[in-house]
Amino acid sequence: MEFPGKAGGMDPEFDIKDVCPVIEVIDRISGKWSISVLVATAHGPVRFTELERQITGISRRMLTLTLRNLERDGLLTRTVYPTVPPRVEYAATGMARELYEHLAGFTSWAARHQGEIAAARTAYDAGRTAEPVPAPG
Amino acid sequence: MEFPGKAGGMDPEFDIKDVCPVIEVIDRISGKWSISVLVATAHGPVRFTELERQITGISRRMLTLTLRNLERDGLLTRTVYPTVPPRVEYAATGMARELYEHLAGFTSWAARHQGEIAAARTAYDAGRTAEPVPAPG
DNA sequence: CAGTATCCCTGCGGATACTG
DNA sequence: CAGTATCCGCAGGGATACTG
Repeated sequence: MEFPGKAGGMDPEFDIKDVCPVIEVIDRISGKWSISVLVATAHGPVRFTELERQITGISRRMLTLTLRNLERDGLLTRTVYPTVPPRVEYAATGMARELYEHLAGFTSWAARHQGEIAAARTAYDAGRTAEPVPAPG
Repeated sequence: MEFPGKAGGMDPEFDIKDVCPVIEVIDRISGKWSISVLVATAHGPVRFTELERQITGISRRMLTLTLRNLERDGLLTRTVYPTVPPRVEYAATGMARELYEHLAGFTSWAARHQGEIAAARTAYDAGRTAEPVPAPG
């Protein structure tokens, strides 16, 4: 997604560059389908068509692109069996499964706060439409 | 980013919906500037212009949009002091700081594996350009 | 100071026909 | 089966002039 390289450093209390690696990670999983593919391959080798079926709504093109990107980053292995018809299997690497574990932390965060977030949204949206007219007369 | 709603469920060993909340989280921080803003506001109230200076490269428009989105999700509070000239301060909520903590896990992951990732990329890219000609003569 | 409004442009992602 | 090639639409994001 091409994030900013740095962001000033006038506050000695924290260095934004400490957080920069996160951006790299987000970059890697920010694609619309990356997480789904990561999840689908985390439990063992999966074939292309199986992924296509399992990940509802993904197009052939995007599946390929997502697969290639993850492979390039070393998160996926691609194994070709030179049979006919061809057989290709994708599997998450150890690194990817580690990443996958970290996702659990976010899942719990989301679960804990989803009500709060929904409420915040409702409140925000309500404020946006109602405030313009505080005193009609 | 509008992610897919679900993705099949033929494998009883895992349910992809367990991971769906992650997508919600990613959605919230997947913007190009969200993380930078989150980081910049995590340590206390910050003013608009200060953010603009601190986050190198961000445009006025994107800063505003990012701020509004985070505020809408309840991750940021916006406090207006009706002085002249106006003074507005943004601060991360508890929920946001919790999220911020989780980022640390990813940071360590990225730090541990950045060499491995770089190597994987180099290898992948090298393979892409060299393979077409395995035996010149 | 703290935004909003406007214009433009790039690249992600969707659909699908074609191929080794 | 497992892709690649091609075309296209749209939303995210950049730049900047204007305003309460």
